[in-house]
Amino acid sequence: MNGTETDTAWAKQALRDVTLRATAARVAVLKLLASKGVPMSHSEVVESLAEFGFDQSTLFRCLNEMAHAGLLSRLDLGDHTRRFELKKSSDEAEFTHAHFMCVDCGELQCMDDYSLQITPSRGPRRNNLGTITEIMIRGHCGQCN
Amino acid sequence: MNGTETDTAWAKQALRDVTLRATAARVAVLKLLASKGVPMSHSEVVESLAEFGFDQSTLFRCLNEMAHAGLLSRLDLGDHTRRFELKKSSDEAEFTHAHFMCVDCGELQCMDDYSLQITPSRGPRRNNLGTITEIMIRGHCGQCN
DNA sequence: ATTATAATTGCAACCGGATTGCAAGTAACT
DNA sequence: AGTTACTTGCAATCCGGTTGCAATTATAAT
Repeated sequence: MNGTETDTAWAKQALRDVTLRATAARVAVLKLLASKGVPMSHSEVVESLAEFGFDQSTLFRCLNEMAHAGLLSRLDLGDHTRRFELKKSSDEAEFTHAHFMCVDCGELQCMDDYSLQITPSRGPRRNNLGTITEIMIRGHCGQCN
Repeated sequence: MNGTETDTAWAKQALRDVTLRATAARVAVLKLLASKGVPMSHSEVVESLAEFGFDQSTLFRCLNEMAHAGLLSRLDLGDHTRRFELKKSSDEAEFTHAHFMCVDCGELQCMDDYSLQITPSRGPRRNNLGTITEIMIRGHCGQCN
């Protein structure tokens, strides 16, 4: 939140903590995602970091590597575009919060401030649900009616 | 379920009911989706109807037109592939049931037998949620652990 | 500080799903 | 049967995602 210096140091350390080399591209991605609160798509990241001239494939690989390493989470929100967000260091849990996307305007919203309950109702349960990694809710947002 | 004749007649009528011309491609798509119970992707439809030689763009447009006309529903289940399923004439409701997709094996499951509750928790609510059209839950299914 | 080495990058190309312009073909009304 | 607006087929394009490979570079060892 303060100087770029500190942010950079933090990013480098975060990378080394998961045995990834602290390269310029990865540091930049990490700082970018840390500064924005919202999940970003590959192309949004490419555009946001255009000034540095990283290749799109580099950023693509960075995003996936960092997600695989547990630094980011990969979201498939149902609009055919994968998004990445900084994973809160606190939780190792698979699932944190649901996301809401407006099918009209495309606006994306983290539903931190809602709680979800999933309960089996009557009838024979078919398959065990296993572990949940992501909950995606789509609909028309308040603005779009 | 019985003769092709009857199915064809039904399909043609269903199309005319929503003021779409009853063309060979549309009839074939409608009969296909009616025969299968599962949502199908564009490419699956193309492949299933390969014997008739419809162009992929034709089928693409048919699917979207029929979805737009209310005959089919379009699903974005988070695997970057749009699927279409015959809409049950009964429900006009926006949202019916959630879907669960295993991120490992890709298996798709309709969660008819679960109930969901979404409740705002503490803190200032940001945007109004509006109406929900689709709830998608992803994770590891029982089999895949 | 220099070197060795394995990880990473940039480039260029490719893939599949989605989408479109346009000329030729056809369903449906008269 | 004739007219006309709607559909189709074709070819091309767009975009997100993905890869092989040679050049580059972060890190560990010297």
